[in-house]
Amino acid sequence: MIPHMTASSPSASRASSKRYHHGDLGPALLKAAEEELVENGTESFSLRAVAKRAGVSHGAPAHHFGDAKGLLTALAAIGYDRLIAAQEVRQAAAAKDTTSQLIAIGLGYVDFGTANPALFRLMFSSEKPDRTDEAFASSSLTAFGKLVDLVQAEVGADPYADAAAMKDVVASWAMVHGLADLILSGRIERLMGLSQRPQAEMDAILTSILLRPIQR
Amino acid sequence: MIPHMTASSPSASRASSKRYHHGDLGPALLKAAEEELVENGTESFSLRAVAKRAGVSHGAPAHHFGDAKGLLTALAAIGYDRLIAAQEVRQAAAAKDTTSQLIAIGLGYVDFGTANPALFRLMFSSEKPDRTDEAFASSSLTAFGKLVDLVQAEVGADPYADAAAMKDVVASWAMVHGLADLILSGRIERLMGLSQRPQAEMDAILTSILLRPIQR
DNA sequence: GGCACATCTAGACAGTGTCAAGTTTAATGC
DNA sequence: GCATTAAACTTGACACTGTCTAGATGTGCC
Repeated sequence: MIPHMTASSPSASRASSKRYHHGDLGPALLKAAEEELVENGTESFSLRAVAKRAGVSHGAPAHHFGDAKGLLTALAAIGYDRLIAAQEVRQAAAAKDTTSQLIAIGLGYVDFGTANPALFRLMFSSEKPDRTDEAFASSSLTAFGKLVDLVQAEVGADPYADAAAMKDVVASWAMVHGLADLILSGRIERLMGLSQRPQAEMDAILTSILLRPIQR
Repeated sequence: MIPHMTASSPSASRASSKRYHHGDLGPALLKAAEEELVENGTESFSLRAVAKRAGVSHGAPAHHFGDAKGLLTALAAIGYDRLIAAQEVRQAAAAKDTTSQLIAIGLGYVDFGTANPALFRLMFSSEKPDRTDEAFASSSLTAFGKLVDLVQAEVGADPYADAAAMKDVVASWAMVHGLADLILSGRIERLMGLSQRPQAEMDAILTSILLRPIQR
């Protein structure tokens, strides 16, 4: 036992002080990368700026993520986890019937997009993340699986076996994705002024739109 | 009259030979830029590579488009014109009733996206084009106007005056945009195998999906 | 306590966009 | 027809980028 060491684990000691070994650089780089993404957007993203923000040399990130693609892939995977979390918040607050749950994951999808536009762009409109990466593929499949399962429950057929059910999946996915994309790019704001409406009213509008792909 | 000059206008003479003055550099740069975009994607786009492809020095583009943003803005504006043209092809081939025409511009939207994925990404998922540019704004508004007009004819109310009609516009737009985005990013291919189906069957599937936002 | 290894720094390299200054050609005025 | 002005294009420089290499530094294991 080392007397003067109290509660911190040895590997995560003093992440903020200026030591040669950062101690927790991986997560720190991810945090810095997201901040850079939020401030400068996906397109003028700079790996060196991320390193500078984290207080390390420009070569440091390579040791944890290989290259810029690796870092952005890891960040995109985190984005999917955050998307799923946003959907689960909505699901918990919604009624338990299938339709309400289906709408809930749609509202969660939009919530995530508007709260994390830079991450949304990175995940869905960028070719930088490596889609064959294990963590990325796993998290994105989990998110997609939620949609498939709920559509299956809603229409009573397995989308992978029933073409009509798969069409329902695609229609639902396209609608929520298109809606989120148009909203967070600001193209709907001037048409409907969503941002100045109370949350409940906005939810009602989005709900009525999200219902359309699955109405018969 | 100059004897040895035949049919070519003085300003567009010999665009392909190696003269100091290219003669038609603006359009040539746009063509080269699109080729680069198709081959390398929006993200690793290089202005110097475009100049090299067009056979001019790296500083030449600045004289015609100011900076990289200017060139990509002009290219995106051309993209909108091409989108409108694709929609008009579908409209001409479709029945003249409002619903058929509405579906036609949706199919044209998807046609354009799958035929020009790089341009689609540039126009809708990039922050590089300057959306306040006159040509860009004009062409994009024309495209949007087609949708608004057809929805107005379909539901019998002016979307700018009737909130329900505007919701129909947004729903239709989100659906077609999301559908095109998912298709051209390859995320629907493994679910439905659209590419191996005959055109008519694919059109039927897309039509049934595009109908949903406006069905009552 | 010494040794292997992971972590991080620092310099170099080719490539990028943009700016300023110079060169070549076309257009204009007389 | 000729000089002058304007436009088109080249060239070199600058700060910046991502990645590679070699070297420095600290950590943990035996």
